[in-house]
Formats: sequence, structure tokens, C-alpha cells
Amino acid sequence: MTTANRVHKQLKSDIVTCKLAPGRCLSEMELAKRYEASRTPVREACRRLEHEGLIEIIPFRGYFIAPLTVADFHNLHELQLIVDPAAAALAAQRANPGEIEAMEACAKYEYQVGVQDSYYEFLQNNLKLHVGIAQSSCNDHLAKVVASIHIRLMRFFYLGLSIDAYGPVLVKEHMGIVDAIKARDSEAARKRAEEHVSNSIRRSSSVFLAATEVRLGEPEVDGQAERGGRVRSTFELRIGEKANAQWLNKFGKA
Amino acid sequence: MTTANRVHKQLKSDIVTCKLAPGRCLSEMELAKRYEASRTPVREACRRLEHEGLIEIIPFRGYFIAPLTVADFHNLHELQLIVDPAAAALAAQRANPGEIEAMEACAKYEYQVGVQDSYYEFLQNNLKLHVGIAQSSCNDHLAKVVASIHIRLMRFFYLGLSIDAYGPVLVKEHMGIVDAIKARDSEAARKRAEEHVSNSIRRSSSVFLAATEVRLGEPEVDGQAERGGRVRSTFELRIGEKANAQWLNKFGKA
DNA sequence: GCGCGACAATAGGTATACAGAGGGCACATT
DNA sequence: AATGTGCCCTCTGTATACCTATTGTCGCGC
Repeated sequence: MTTANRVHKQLKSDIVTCKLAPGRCLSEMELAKRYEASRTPVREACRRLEHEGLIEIIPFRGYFIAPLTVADFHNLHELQLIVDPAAAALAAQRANPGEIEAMEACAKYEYQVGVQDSYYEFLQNNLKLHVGIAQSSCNDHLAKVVASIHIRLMRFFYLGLSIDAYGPVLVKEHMGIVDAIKARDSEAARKRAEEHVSNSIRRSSSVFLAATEVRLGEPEVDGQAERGGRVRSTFELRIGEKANAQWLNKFGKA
Repeated sequence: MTTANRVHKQLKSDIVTCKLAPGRCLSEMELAKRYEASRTPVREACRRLEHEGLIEIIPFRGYFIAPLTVADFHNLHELQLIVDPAAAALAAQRANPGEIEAMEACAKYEYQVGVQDSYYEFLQNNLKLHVGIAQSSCNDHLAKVVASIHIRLMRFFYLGLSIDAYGPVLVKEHMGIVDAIKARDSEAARKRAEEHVSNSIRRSSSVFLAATEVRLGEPEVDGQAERGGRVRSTFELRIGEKANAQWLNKFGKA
């Protein structure tokens, strides 16, 4: 394991779990100190993360933890609604028994309401399930896309958008997809995956919009920012962009 | 424009157009000399290209121009068949007049049979059309996925898989999609895009398979390799992988 | 008092030196 | 002669010094 790999892994984890606040500004030197490395591997790690959509690099300005925007939330879900059902359909045709077994293990995990760690554990299992299904499609490129989408969506969930009441429903939906795959029923798998993503969007979007409203127009400084790191804004609406306007319309908020 | 950006752009172009043979092995120093830069920006450019799937990096070993495999050809097309129609459907709902105009300009370009440069020009227009449609979906993430897929597929076409006889058919299919988008007919756009991709697969796969057969099992050294660069193999079949077997089956070649 | 321009500070971009890992080749031993 | 071991060379990975671009501030002039 090279230093660059280690830094990439740790930094990615810190971003996804929102240990590093969205919008936070960091310099190469800050990161180098934080992860005990020199600038070179830090740069490499950051470039990779930029490509993964977790960091924004503005030349000669700095490195910013990618902000969580309403537009991203919508677009990533929209994309998930395109690729996840397709992946499930292919998985139903191509998954091998071992893969299906692994899916079942992930699918049946149910978090305990109110227990933070249990919720995080659930998120990890949820990731493994969705990515596992995609990998079973035997299409690496598809699997990469699904994984990339899911990783970025997870940040929204780690931010505290817990979906407390839905535990049993989620397990039921997950198991439904896996069962369809196990039964080699391609169309059922597609349909159930599609419904699952649709439901997830519906379940989380109201929570997210509420959180957004509270913070809108508060490009505040993060109170607990170490080393004077600046925060652009936890939620950037970027009002005026087409996608946002359309999405807000959809929920009657515009 | 930084040096790293310039190297990335030039190297990417050289890879996509197959000026650098698939499978070719290159060292950082070779690339640094070739593009008149030091190792640092070359490294950065290569890391980006690795993420884009155009270069493979084996730690402590070297850099390889990503080989063109049957599996990749199949998987990329399969993915394109998932996302391109969806993008077209969204574009029909969201494209603005300027974008549609740009699409039409690209769509109506027809290459002259037998004229190499005209074919390359066509490929560029084809890229711009497909990516343009995706961008009109107002979903950046979707557009990125579509662009990434198309760029990688283009390498197969630049390799010499010319589809001589199909010029007018292609223009017709392209215009059909754009017309549906212009008419704001989402479902027609989806259907036509789907058919277009299906047809493209059918049109190119026979040519590609033929080319593959000729070269199969010839992990040859590239005659014109400068500086003693080694070539792994222009076409790697990676026999035994599920996806390959399935795909070959589909065409009765297994 | 406002605006423009120059300068300094800061931080990323680039070049290069150094270290360590891998592979190949040669020699020795069986 | 063949195989195994060890050394050496090359090339990547890392660290750091230097260069350059951007930005914010200060001062001068209008």
C-alpha cells in the first residue's frame, strides 16, 4: 500500500462520513499534516477524489470538500434510477450463487432506531448490497458507475438524514430485489429495484428539503473548523440552474 | 492552461485516436520527453487517464495504454444501451433551443466513404452529438457517464473499424433522435436512441469480431514502436471471463 | 472619498533529488 | 545443463526546493 493510496482511502472515508464538512476549504499542507505525508501523495489522492466528485479543486485557490447541493442530490438519484434497475436485471441473469449469498447477508441487516453506529453499519451494508448487485452484472464499467453514484449519495445520509422509521420497509425492499435475482427473474428484479430507488428518493427528499430550508442562505463559518479552515456553505442551492428549478418545482417549493 | 492539463489533453487525444497502440508500455520518462514536460505533470495526467479508463498503471511496473478487449467493447455498449436512451428521453424534456440546434449540426454530418479524415470528422461529430444530448438532460453526472463511455468506445472506431456503408443510415438515425427531442417526444427519443445504439452494436460487432479473429493469439511486438516500447497485445480476449463467453455465445462464436 | 495600480503574501504548479521495490541477469551450485 | 540465489539496475514513489499565478491590501492620485 503506497502512501498515496492510504491518504486517498482515509480522506475519502473522512469525506463520505462527513467528518470533513462539505464546502470546507483545505490546503495541501493542511492535508499533508493531517495524514502525515508530503504534498506529492496528498496531491495525487486529491486529484483522484476530484475525479470521483468528492473534492473540488480551484487552481491557485484551494481544495474544497465538494458541497452537497440540491442539484447533486437530485441528479445522482435520477442517475441511480437509470442504472440500478438495469444492473439488477442483468444480475438476475448472471449472478453466481456466492454473490447472491453475499447480497442476502447485506440485505437483511436492519438498523436499530436511534442507534447511530447501527445506522452507519446499515449504510455500509446498503452500499455493499447495491454495489454487489452491480458487480454481479459482470459489467465492470456499470459496477463502477453504480459505486460512484452510491458513494456520493452516502454523504447526504451520513450528514444526518436518518430515515428512522423505515428500517423494516427497507429490509423488505432489499430482500425483494435479491429474491427476484435469486429466482432469475430479470424483469421483477428491474421493477423492484426501480421501486426501491423511487421510494428511497421519496423517503429522503422531504427530510433533505427540510434540512435545506433551515440552512438556506447561511454561508456560515464552520464553528469547529480546525486550523481556520473556511466553509463555503454546507448547502449550496446555486439558484438559477435549470436542474434545481425543475426539482424544486416538482416538490412545489419554487 | 497548466502543463499537466496540456499533457493530459494531448495524451488523451493520442490514445483515443490510437496513435499510441493499445497495450503499449510507456515509462514516465518516455512520456515526459514526448510531451516536453517533467515527470510531475506527466504523472498527474496519467493518473487522470487511469481513472478515465484509458491507461492502466501497475505499481512499480509501468504505464500501459489500456488494451481494447472484447469484454470492454461489449460492456461499454451494454452500458451505453442503458444510459443513452435515458439521456435522450430527458433531453426531450429539458433541452433548450440552442442545444437542439447544436445537435442538428452534428447529426447531419455524413462522412465520405473512403476518406479517412472525413471519417474522423464524423467520429468527432458523433461524440459531440451523443455528449450534447446527454448534457441537455441537465444532469451533469449523467453527461459525464455518457461522455466517458463514448470516449472509450471511440478508440475501437479509430482503430479502423470503419463502417463504410452505413453513412446515410447513421445520419437518418441521428436526425430521428434529434427530431424526437425537438418535438419534445420523450418516449420516441428514448426508443430511437435505443434502436440507434442497438443497431450500432450490430453494425460494428461483426467487423470487430472479424478483426479480433485475425489477431487472436498474436501478442505481437509493435513494429513501429519508438524507444523500444513493448506491446502487450492489441486485442486481449481474456478467455474464461463470464462476460466474454456470453457475448461470444450471442454471436455464435463460442 | 473612490478607484486604480503595484506589491507582497500565499498556495498551487513544476522540477528534481533521493529512496525503495521489482525484475532481470549472472554466477554458482547441484 | 538446469535451477536457484543474490546482486544490480531501472523505474516508480516520495520529499522538497523553486517558480509562478492569483488575490488581497496598501498607497497614491484623481
